[in-house]
This record gives sequence, structure tokens and C-alpha cells, in this order.
Amino acid sequence: MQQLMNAKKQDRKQQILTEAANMFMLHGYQGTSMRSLAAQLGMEAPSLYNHIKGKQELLQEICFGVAQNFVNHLSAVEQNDLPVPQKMEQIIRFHVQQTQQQYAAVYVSNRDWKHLEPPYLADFLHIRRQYEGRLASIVQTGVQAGLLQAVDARVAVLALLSAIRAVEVWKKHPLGMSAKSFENNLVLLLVNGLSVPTNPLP
Amino acid sequence: MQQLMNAKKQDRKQQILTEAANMFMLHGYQGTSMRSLAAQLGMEAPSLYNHIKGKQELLQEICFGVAQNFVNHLSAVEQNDLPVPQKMEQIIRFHVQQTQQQYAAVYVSNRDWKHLEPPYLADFLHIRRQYEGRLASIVQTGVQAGLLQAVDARVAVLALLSAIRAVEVWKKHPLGMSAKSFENNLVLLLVNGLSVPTNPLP
DNA sequence: GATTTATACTAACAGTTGTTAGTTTTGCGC
DNA sequence: GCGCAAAACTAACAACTGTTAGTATAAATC
Repeated sequence: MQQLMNAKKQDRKQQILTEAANMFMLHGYQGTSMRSLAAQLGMEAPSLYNHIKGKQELLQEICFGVAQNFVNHLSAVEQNDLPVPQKMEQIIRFHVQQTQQQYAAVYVSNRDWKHLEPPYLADFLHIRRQYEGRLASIVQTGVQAGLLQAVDARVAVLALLSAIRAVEVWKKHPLGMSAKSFENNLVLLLVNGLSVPTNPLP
Repeated sequence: MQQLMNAKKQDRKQQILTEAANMFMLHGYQGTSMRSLAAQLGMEAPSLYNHIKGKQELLQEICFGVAQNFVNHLSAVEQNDLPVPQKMEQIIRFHVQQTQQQYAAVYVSNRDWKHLEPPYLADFLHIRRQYEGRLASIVQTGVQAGLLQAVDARVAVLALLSAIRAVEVWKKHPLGMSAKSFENNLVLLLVNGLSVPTNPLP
């Protein structure tokens, strides 16, 4: 019955991982001690080491787990054959939804990846740069097809990814607005811009 | 000659503050020890306490200094009588320029304000909420005048402020693009949006 | 040049950190 | 109920934390 044991062990590990994400989000990676994490789980710090190798492993699993989700989704978008603006909207909406549904993990991945130790730090940066590059390629395609504004693709990607982090702020102070409504407002702003067009096309 | 002494003392304190901002940026507030900060300044940790009250004071001066700059500029923009879209562009450009010129301080203020201790944390949040509220008022005015997209003003403010943080990423990897060019691209994207308008107005 | 003040230093404190070693308890298969 | 492994515990380590006390040195004022 080894798979049963593994299932249980994985359960406990998942429990630790979830609470770690939560505490890293609240107090930062460096601001979370193994003792306070253990206390939150109703156990002593050394007991954690029956399930994980160390504090770094927690951060690594959080960061690379989140990254994998985004890369997988991007691959799916690349392979469908929607027009570029719709692809971009899909990606924006996926980011917003992931942030809402996996708040703690996404938040920590966005903020605390800098505390990954070598060589994981380099690996993570590599994944992120690749992701941004593939995203920029999509934007570039749209610009060349005249479907997107003539903006530098790499700047657009950085700005979009940063803008989406507004979800993190909203999540803490929802302003009495539903998640879907917030998402729609954000998409509207990022896709159509702040200003009403003053020079309508012929 | 008290003002001379004060000038010199202030010089040394400013030196410490600048290096603190730099190290907080690189390693975070919690990841920077008083010993490593002192070492970077060629001195021993206890000597720092001849110039400052403690580590917290460093973070406070950085965060509130940056906040004051933005509040002051916003007051100036509120009092001029440009149309709302131009006001928004002014504000966006000021944020971008401040981030470029005071990189470390702005970066730390954006990321490490959470480590301010009470009651300074509450004070800082109050300033930020007021700032966002005044910004949202400007946006709301523009929406009602039909000059801006019919987007929720508070969402727009959060998204804009988040998007501007793309400068922080760009600053570390300039992509062979000038600061001004990056600024122009960002303004274009945020004001006009990603997509080319498909339904031109009559 | 003497005196005072500002600023550096060394030594040390009390507390916290991630982690290991060694031991006891828990819970499941037989 | 027995044996065994998983998972909890206690004790402790070496290193590091922000900060204070007390002292020496450098610089400015008289």
C-alpha cells in the first residue's frame, strides 16, 4: 500500500506548502521563520523536515509551480488560431484569474523569486525571460498585421504584466466590485486604452 | 558655526540613507543587516547610531520622502487647468521619471513599505490611499466629460500605477532603448491602449 | 595648545535564525 | 497485540540580528 502512504505524505506536504505560500505572502520569505510556519500548522519546526528538505524547497515549489501554469497556458494560446488581439485578451484574463484563484502563490512568485538560491534563481529568470519573449512575439505579430498599436512589443509586454499585478492590490481591497467586473474593467483599459480616440479612422 | 556642523552631519546621514536605499533595493529591508550596510560604507555597525536612531528610521525616511514627492507633484497638476487626458499624461510621465532618477528609493518605497512599523505603516497607507483617491477623482472627471473611456476610475488608477512599475524592470534590463523612448512607448500604450480602434467614431 | 564635541571604535547583550541529532510517540499492516 | 516505519518531539548548534555601553580618536572651537 505504498501509494496510500505517498498520498498521505503528499497531503501533509501540500498542507505545509499552502501555509508557507500564505505566510510568505503576508510577511515575505525572509520575514517568515520555520518556527512561525510550524506554529501556524500546529507543530514544531524540526518536524517540518520530515516532509521537506528546507526552507528553500518551499519557495522553489511555489515559484516554479506558478511559472509552469503560465507557460502551459501560453503554449495553448500559441497553438490556437484566434486573431492576436483575442489571444492577448485570453492571456490577460488568464493572468487575472490565476492571481485571483491562487492568490498567495502568484503573489509570492511575483515578489519573492529574488530569494531563490543559485542555480534556481537563474533557472527561474530563464523561464521568465522566455515567457516574456514568446509573449512579445505574439504582440509583434499583431503590430505587423496592423491589429495592434505601433508600440514596442517588449515594452508592451512589461507594461501589461505589471498592470495585471493591480489584481494583487484589488484582491486585498475589493472596493465592492466583483472579480469578473474588475477583470472586465482591466481588460477594457489595457486593450482600448485610457483615452477616447480623438482621431477616428476613415 | 552650528549650521556648518549640521551640514556635515546631514551630509553623512544622506550618504547612509543613499546606501541604505541601494542595499534595501538589492536585498530587501529584511535582507539588509546593519553590519552589511556599515561595511558598504566602510565603517562598523554601531557607528551608524551616531547618525540615525535605528534601522526603521532609514526605511521611514525613504518611504515618506518618495511619497512626499508624488503628493507635491499631484497638487501642482490638480491646480493647473489642462484637459484631463493631458493631466494624466503628466502624472504618468512624472512617475516614470521619478522611478528613473530615484530608482532605489522609489523601488524600496514600492516594495518594502510593508515593513514600516506602527504607527508609520498606517500613516503611509493613509497617504497612499489619499493619493489614489485624488487620482481617481481626476479620472472620474475625465470619464464624465467624455474624454476618457467609461472605465471604473479606481480600477484605472490601480492599473496605471501598477503598469508604471514596468519601469523598475526596464531599468535593470534597458533592452537597448533610451529612457525617453521607453517613457513614450509606455504613455502611448497606457493612453491609447494595445489595440487599434476597430469601430471609428462618426 | 587646551578643551570640548562629534564620530569612530571594541565588546557584548539578548534574541532569533535554519538546521541537525537523537529520542519518543503515533498509526497502520499483519 | 506486535513490529515497523512515519512523523512528531526535545535539545542543541553555530551563526547572525538590532542595539547599547563604554572608550578611544579625530576635528572643531576657544
